[in-house]
Amino acid sequence: MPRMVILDGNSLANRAFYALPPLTTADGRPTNVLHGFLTMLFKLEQEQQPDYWVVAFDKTKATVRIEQYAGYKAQRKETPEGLRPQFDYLKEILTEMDVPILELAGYEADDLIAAITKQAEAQGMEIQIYTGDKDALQLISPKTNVYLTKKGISEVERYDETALWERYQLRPLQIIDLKGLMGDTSDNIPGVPGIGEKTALKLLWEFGSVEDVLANVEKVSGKKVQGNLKEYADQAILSKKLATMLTEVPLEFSSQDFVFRRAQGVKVLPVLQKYDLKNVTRLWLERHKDDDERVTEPSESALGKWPQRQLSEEEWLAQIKEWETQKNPITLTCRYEGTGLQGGRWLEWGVAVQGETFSLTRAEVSEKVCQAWLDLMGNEQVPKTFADSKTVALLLANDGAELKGLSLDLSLASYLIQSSRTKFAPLDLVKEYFPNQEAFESAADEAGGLAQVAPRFEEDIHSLGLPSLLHDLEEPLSLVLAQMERQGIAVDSEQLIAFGEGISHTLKELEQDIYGLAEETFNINSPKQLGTVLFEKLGLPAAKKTKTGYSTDAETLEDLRSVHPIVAKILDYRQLNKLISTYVNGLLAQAKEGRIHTTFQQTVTATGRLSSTEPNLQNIPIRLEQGRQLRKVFHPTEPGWVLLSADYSQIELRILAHYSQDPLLCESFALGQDVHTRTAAEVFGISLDEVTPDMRRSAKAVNFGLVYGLTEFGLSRDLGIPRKEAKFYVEQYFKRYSGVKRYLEGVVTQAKQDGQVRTLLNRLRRIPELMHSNRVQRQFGERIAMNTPVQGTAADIMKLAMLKVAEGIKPYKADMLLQVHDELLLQVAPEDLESVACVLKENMEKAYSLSVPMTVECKVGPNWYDMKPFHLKQ
DNA sequence: AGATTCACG
DNA sequence: ACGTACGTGAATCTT
Repeated sequence: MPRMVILDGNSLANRAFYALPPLTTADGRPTNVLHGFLTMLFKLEQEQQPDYWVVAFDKTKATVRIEQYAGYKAQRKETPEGLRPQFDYLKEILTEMDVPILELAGYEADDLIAAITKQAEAQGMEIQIYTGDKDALQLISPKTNVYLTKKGISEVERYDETALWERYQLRPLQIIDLKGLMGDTSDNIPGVPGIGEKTALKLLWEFGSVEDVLANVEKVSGKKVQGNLKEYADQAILSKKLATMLTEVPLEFSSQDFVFRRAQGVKVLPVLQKYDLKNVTRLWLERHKDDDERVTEPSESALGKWPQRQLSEEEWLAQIKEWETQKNPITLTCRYEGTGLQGGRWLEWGVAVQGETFSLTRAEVSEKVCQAWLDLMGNEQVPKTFADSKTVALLLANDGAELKGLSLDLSLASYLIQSSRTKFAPLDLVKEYFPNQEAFESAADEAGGLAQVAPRFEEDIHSLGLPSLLHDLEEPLSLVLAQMERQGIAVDSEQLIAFGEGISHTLKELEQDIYGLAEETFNINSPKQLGTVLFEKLGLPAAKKTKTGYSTDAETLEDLRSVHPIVAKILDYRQLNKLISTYVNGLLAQAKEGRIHTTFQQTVTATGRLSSTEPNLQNIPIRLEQGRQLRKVFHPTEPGWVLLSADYSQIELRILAHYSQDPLLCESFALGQDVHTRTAAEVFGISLDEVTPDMRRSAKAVNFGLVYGLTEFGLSRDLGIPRKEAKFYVEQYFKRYSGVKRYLEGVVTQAKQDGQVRTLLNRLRRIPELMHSNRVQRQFGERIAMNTPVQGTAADIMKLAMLKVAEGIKPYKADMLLQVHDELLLQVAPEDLESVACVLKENMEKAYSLSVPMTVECKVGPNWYDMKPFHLKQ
């Protein structure tokens, strides 16, 4: 007898979701259902060897049953946030595996299962139903068995007529009567109040069915039960109707639709890898190790290789002209020489256009072809796709050429889709959609590969609502960043050396003093040796510990200052040593021809901020005077020009005000008040002029902490006050600023539902930590959820401002040099200072309109240290 | 490669 | 009873 296996997709997915720990992919997409379901599926396939099989899913938009009883499922819980997306993933995988899926608008899996069962029985099949839902027991017949999941998901219990009788002493159809009487909270079937499973069973054993019970209601023992049965007779009948699985589904299926087919192993691997399903992949490979790859149908998920054409000198010129006229999108990769980008030189271009690829090698073509090529790169009308447009822009700039017509940057696209990604080389980008792809042999192949994934990236960008963020913000910004990097900032190496020599001198003295006080020489830079000296030899009280031993960080040492004179020396040593090694030596090593060119990373941070490397010019000392002096070595590159800086005042708190619409916070900014003083007044319940500097300091720390996801611990540590006091501040704050509290709670709730948060410009960050079983991890996720929209929106706004400023200063003698998160640094010719400062301030303040005003403060000076406030004339 | 420390917003 | 403020990069020591 042919055997058909029917799986209740919804029920099993639900069981898997609750039975398994919250597993996720590396980027945080939930996958526990996939593991559970597929493991069970493999086991079942092996043990039962079905001839036919199918997985049924709900398509619940408008259920037939809703018309019958308005309350039906009305109270059913929303699908949990971690489960919902997994249905789509699961269907995607099942489709790849050639496992038939059945769903029908307006019907639940239950009803489809009942209908298929009936038809399969008529065709003389043996039927096995796999589900976690006891409702299905009503379908049991001599030909049909039901397999109910026991704890977990891959363990099942088989029910045939005999087993059902042994368990409940009921016949299959009486399951409907059972539900009619006892109801089902999960399906919101009401049943009869006061009747649970035990009473219902007793009644059915005695009378047989709901109708029989009601007909003989006077004979029912128990006053209360009898009363309820009388009162809720209609409800009992209705409940029975609701519990009945519909077999009347307007769908004819041929058994051919459900034939068991064994998908070829390799075809399924990419999708399993896409969801990081390591165990499932292992199981799959085990089962399919004998598959013959040679007979595998050409897989949709393998990257095709586009043919490469070799062009002669004349053909190149003609081809480039053709591309200029046709304006078809072209995809490019670039091989280049040189470390980094300063002076880097392109060697070869891989080109993919319309299903063909080309390779243009500098050494093999004439100067004329090169020039034609550079013109093509500068042709705004020809749309171009790159893996990394900033690098390309810099390489072209080194040839005196410009990059125009940038239509898609795949690294930026990939970053916006998945900000946690770390690798953006062309091969990594291709592997995103074709995990099996091997290294490309040529630049041409590489371009061909990129051209084939480009549409996939665009689809994902589109479906996540990111096209504008990508095309209108990040992509144009990459070209602005390229200009800034290329421009560089001037540093006076001799001044830097002199600065270092002064410090070195003090450092040597400190070193000797420390050795003297310790009565031995040791490596002060080694936390391990330092810990031994301080806490063992000198017997100082050890407060904190790290994973590996004593903690010797500044915070710990600060508390020991008064205990031993060596401590202060060590703190000084550390500070100066940092200046020497990271800044003096670090910057000297990077200075070329009097300039430093940082690299702005646009695809690194989780929040959308930029970062700066080799060297990092976003963390040049400023807080302590000694370090701040270092800023004197940063000058304009042009003689006579000045540095002009502009920084956003309280941008993150303003964004918090905008998001939360808290009346007090909004008012504070609308009135142009000092926000920390106002906060202090609110928290301490006093007037603005009664606020002491210490109160303001506390309020400032609260405001600071808010943006990070305020904790009592963090605040108490920051202010050096007891937890209790910190708790008081937090409570008082949220009492007064209840809108902020409501907003922050709302963000976390929403984030838990979506598994992600977004900024004002729609930038997305997934937060897998929110679903961790570990409480500490989860709370971390909650703080990320509170911080990211604020920090990320600030980053969005600054990026927007940079685009406008870059455009606005074009008529003037001015260059943008650096961005330090909420500050821009420019160099300007003195005659254009007033105009440029105006452009700068205006564009930053009006970059994006919030419900509170944005203010920007400008400073000007001959170097990055001596910056004085600059006020516009009007 | 990972941990520690410290510079910035 | 836990173990915490958010986001980075560089230098250094240790394994």
